[in-house]
Amino acid sequence: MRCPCLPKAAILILQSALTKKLSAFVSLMDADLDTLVRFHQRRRTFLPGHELVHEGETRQSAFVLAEGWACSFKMLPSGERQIVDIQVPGDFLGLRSILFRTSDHSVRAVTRIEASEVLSSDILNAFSDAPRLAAAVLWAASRDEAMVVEHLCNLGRRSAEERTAHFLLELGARLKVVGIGDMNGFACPLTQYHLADALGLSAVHVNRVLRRLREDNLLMFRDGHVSILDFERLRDLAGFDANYLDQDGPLLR
Amino acid sequence: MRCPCLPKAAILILQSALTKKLSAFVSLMDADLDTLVRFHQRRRTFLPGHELVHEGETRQSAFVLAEGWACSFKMLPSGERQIVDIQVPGDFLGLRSILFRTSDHSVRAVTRIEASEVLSSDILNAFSDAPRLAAAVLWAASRDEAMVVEHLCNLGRRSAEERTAHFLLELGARLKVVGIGDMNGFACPLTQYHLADALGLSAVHVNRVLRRLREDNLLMFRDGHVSILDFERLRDLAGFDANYLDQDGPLLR
DNA sequence: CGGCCTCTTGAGACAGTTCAACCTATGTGG
DNA sequence: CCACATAGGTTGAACTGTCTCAAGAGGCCG
Repeated sequence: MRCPCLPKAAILILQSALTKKLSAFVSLMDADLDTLVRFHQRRRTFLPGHELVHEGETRQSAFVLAEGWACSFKMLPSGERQIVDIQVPGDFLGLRSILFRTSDHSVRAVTRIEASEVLSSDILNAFSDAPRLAAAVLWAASRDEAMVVEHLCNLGRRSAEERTAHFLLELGARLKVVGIGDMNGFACPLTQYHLADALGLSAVHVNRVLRRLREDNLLMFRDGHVSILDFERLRDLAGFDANYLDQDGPLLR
Repeated sequence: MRCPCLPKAAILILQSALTKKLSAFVSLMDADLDTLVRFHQRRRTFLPGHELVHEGETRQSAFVLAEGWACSFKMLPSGERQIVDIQVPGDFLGLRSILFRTSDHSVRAVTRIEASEVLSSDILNAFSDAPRLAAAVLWAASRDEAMVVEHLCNLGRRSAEERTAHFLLELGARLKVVGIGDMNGFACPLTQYHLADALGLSAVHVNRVLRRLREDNLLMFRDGHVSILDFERLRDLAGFDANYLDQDGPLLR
């Protein structure tokens, strides 16, 4: 794919989840790939539960998630938590908070994760140095927002079963783009409490919903693994239309 | 503020809602203001109910709303509607869909509106011609996303009354920035059906909730006007913290 | 005048919550 | 190696917030 004189680390980055994901939008050129390599300096490891971005604090960094899962959430005055989205490899963490004085949400590691810190200057420089990459980053941000919008529809207008099915189908589709999991399922480190906070349900009810989906031979959520047993029926139940993920082949060639 | 030899139309734009809103983030320079004037060419009028952006269609334009109210929404397979956000003067319409092949949502005029069509090239050129303005546009986009995230929390974790109160307080805060309405209330062309579709409730229940808020002397929603009767108690009830609107004075001077 | 849209209220149904108990696996300190 | 604690998951029973269906009232417009 590229000249073999590149350092090994750079070669790895060319296979990174972020590269895979952005390639679903633009065909990246050499200048873009060089900039991507720069994005992956400052690599860090965080333990499960570590909070990378804090709601209400200023000057937060953004990260690119390379390995592991994270979740972004808000705490309400009542002490309840609303998970806004789950992040998987290739996703940005805290991208929106770069332009804000104070971050409007928190991000926490679900598993042990590896993430590269991205400075706002990295992103801003990309606009002049690697405009195609910059467009791809804006596309990724738009896609994140489209997912939040879809989650909004989930909470506002779908029943508990539809929601749960929709959420897991979306997760499966996102993981496939970065080469994790397939049509039959994926490894999933989330607990039923995570699902509850993402879906606006109680953990008890999530448990019952998962049981029903299992008994109907639609889907199994068990032992850290999601098995899609009947994709078509599940898709119809959830009203899942992957269009909003906008990932069917590069737009800019 | 500026040289008096500018055409009258340009002067008007300097007082436009968009300018007011962006000024809450950056102090705009001459180059920025010139670009803003360019944003306001191609002005159009639309009647109530007109759909400016269509979900699932390609090559959609974006608009800047100058007068009147609009709403962005998604239709679900079941035929139900989820309103994602309400747009008031100064807001962008369909900004996110510029980078997408197909728009992931629709936008419809609530009242008769005036809006200026903005081409994606206008925005992209701004990155080189008026970088401060470009930053302000990105800030506005981030703020829109922060609002969607807050709506998500609303639907996921707040009761019907908290939601309704929160939604109307947010609307009031946004309108104040662009010089419409004040602490005591604002003119509001939304129907209870709009509220229902925005809040994920049935119209019948919205009606009951509004009645209770009125009986508790908290808020009146009546005859196209919202009156805030007791801001403090309302804010406490809703758990409303305007931080996510990030609008307390210019950041970049 | 009739038709439509918005708002209002009541009664009954149901989806999802809360509380409480119990189970299993995993980890920890004595 | 046992005693205990903790985290995640499972199930039942009672409760409640919100929905659905139904009916009617007022305003506006062709």
